[in-house]
Amino acid sequence: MTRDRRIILHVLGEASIPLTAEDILERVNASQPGMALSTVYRTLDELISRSSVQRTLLSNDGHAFFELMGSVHRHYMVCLGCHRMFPFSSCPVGDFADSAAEELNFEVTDHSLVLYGYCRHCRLGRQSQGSE
Amino acid sequence: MTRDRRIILHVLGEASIPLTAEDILERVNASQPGMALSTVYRTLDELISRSSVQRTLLSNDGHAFFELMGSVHRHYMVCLGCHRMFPFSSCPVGDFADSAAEELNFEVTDHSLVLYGYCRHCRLGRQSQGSE
DNA sequence: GTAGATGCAAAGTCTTTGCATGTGT
DNA sequence: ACACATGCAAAGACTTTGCATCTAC
Repeated sequence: MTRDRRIILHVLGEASIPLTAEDILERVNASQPGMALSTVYRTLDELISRSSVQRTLLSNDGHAFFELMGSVHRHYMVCLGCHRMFPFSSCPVGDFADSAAEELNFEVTDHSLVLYGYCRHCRLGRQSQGSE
Repeated sequence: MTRDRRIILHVLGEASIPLTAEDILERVNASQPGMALSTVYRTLDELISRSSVQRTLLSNDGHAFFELMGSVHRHYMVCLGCHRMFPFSSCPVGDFADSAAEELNFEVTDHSLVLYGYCRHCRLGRQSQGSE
């Protein structure tokens, strides 16, 4: 409905990986300077409540990440060197979750899976230098 | 080495699930009143750097959870109703991670898996009341 | 006596909220 | 005009840091 909501959805649509609120603000301001960070958060809340956007759980470092509510089920590998995120769509959790949950009489509605490690580029750096 | 470090390790050892810093302080003060929250955080940092303790990634609600560095590989189901955590030790990620990572030339060193849903008790509440 | 540990309070970071101003119908 | 959206600044929640005191060797 509103202009800002449209802009933020567009930014999230362009991104292939989850963004932080600051990331979003930065990209919005690149084309439409002037938006406040609080507007980003408020709009994200709105979009989350409409199930257009979801927060994703990617690190414990205090940042929240946001992405369009997935048409496709995806997970990410997060590089501990450069902190880039690499999406992948295969997922071993589905059936497993159901059977693991059954033992506890638990009803699983969702899950989060993140692989941590080093991307191709950062592996090279680590091999040749021994440290970052 | 220090008394507080020993106490905190003991508290974490008694707990079967990850605790927040506040949880830890509460339990410490039950037997040894007077510890400050900053001491809990400082001691946890110390223990983490020694790989005795790890932060675990369980929710995006601002709290960090801490647990003893696992001798056993474990994951958790987190109840969205009562927020209790239920550990389970089976894991479908190991081999999967390696093959998924290979495509991207990524080196996986760790992973996080959390199942969200409703525990046995909260399922009953939801069925009979329609809401919590 | 020196190095490290601790309590308290202040500072930091990310996020949320209050309030007055703006915008669109 | 009225409802809703927005910028700015202040408030909040969790965590970290500074500093003076205290402990232990």
